[in-house]
Amino acid sequence: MDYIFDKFEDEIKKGVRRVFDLDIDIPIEIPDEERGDYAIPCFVFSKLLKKSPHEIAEIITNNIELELGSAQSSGPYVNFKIDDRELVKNTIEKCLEYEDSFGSYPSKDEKMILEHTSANPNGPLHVGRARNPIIGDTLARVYEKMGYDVERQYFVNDIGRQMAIFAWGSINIEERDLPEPERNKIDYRMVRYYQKANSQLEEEPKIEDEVRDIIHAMEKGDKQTLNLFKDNADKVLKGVTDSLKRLNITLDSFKNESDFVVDGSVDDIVDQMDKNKRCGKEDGALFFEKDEKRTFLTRADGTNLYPARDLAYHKWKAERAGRLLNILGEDHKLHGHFLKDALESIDITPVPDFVFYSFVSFEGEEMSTRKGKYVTLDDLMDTAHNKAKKEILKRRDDFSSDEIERISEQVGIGAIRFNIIKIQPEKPIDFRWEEALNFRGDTAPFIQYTYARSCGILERSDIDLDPDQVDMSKIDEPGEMKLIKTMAKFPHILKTVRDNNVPHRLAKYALELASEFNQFYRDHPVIQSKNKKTERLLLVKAYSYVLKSLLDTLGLEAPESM
RNA sequence: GGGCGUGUGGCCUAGUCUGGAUAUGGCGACAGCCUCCUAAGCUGUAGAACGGGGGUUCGAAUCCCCCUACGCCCGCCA
Repeated sequence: MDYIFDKFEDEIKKGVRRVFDLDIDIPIEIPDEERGDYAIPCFVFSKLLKKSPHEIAEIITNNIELELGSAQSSGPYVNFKIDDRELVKNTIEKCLEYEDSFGSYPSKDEKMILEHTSANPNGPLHVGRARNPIIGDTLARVYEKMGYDVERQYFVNDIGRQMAIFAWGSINIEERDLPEPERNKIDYRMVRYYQKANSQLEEEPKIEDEVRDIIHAMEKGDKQTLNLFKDNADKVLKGVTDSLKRLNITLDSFKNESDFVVDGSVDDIVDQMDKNKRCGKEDGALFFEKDEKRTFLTRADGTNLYPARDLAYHKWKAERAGRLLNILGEDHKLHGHFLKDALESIDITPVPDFVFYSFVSFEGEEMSTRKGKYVTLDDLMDTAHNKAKKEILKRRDDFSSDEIERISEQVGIGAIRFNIIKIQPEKPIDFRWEEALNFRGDTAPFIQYTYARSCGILERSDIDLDPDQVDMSKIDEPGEMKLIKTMAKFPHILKTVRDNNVPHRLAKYALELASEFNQFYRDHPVIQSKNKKTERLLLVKAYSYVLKSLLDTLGLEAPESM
């Protein structure tokens, strides 16, 4: 709690409560910047105290005791302004203390399992599916900054009908009967079996019987069948994780759905649910009921269904972490609610929180692995890389070819991550190439470019900065103060993102932070400054720490030149 | 039919949970800024009363009701 805005907000709330000796939530908001840093509208006090909002604003202004700033009434509002000197001092100090982990909070010593991606492992990731890992990974980084011990986990749906069709294909189809893979990558080679199996299934319905035999064998726990499923899943997953790694996303662990069948924990949870008063049976099939909505856990023949297996998985997770978060497509909303209700009904805590996101369409149509209609993540990454390279070559001729490749990758990949994360999850995205590859305006390259600019200044400076020798009281111009203030807001933004699971807010803030620097850059010479060179250099150094920390949190690389 | 979500300038988008002081930013358009730390930048102009209607309130993009368009869901699939 030692970031300046944390302290100031706390001081204002306590101060107002003390003025009126009230124990209520103080409404505090962030006004337009000319008015101040915080504002309290006094309308709510009006009824309680039987005074006009104007009067109350006056009383607060005249009686509140503040160390970090000042109060000024403005009609029915009290506006609070943080003290410039405190702001500069604290912010610069914190930047130098935390460096590029500015914004971090101390470890909470709490374990969290964040489940993301968990896509059926039957083919390469396409752009639609990529929204999940990008949201998941960004939130994982935010929670880590906030002090959680985060485990990023992929729940591998390695059993079920789709995987059975996949298995049938890998048994019955010869490689020589398949088209060339679109890429020499294992997930692309494997998806051909899945796609061909699906199209053969449509033409020859009798294959259905063979698929059913495979499903039965799987459900009976047949080792050989399960191993085949798992083997197919593992191969595809190898390709998928390679793609994700390129997006700067790594998973910490994988948990196979089949494990819960094999080790008997699904049976255990079914037994437990059987005794639950919210559960009932229909023709021998067990169901959970809430609000007249039934979710079946087993079939009439006693074999278990996905909800039961997911329940076993969540019980397993709950035993291992104090906080759970799942990133799921909006089609899983109902299932998410079922999970929560069912877990609560048997007193399993913690129950997971969810982020549901809308689908990404491609030119207005849904992407489908089965039908082969999609833009793969790999294709998008390659195209982004090439586009970035073209942009670099347009303006720089002093980079080595290695540097060009490295920066093209950093910029291209960043553009993809950012363009997806900047949109509120519940909003649908219609994927368009020009938009995905746009490098100007509200984009990652804009933010990265800003970082490179700040690095450029630091690199050119010839003096050794000794913070103790720098007179920070010289940092006082509006453009300088605005920059500092925006920097100081970062910890607050992280809190908001964590409290509401709204990763797009982080992206919006990043744009603001970058834009602020570019304005500063235009108006305030640093190296050529006559009397403020060291002070501004220190400011730029502090700034670059904040931006670096923010880029890290967004999973974006921070090129020092581009 | 029911449930959930979304609808903000030509296009994309923030703000909606916790109602407040002139509705955020970008793309595109138009007009400007590189003898000066990277113009992937910056400045300015035009452009929206926030899907429609009603209500609550001193005050509504934000809360409530109705309607409408679109998406998702409503399997002994996963």
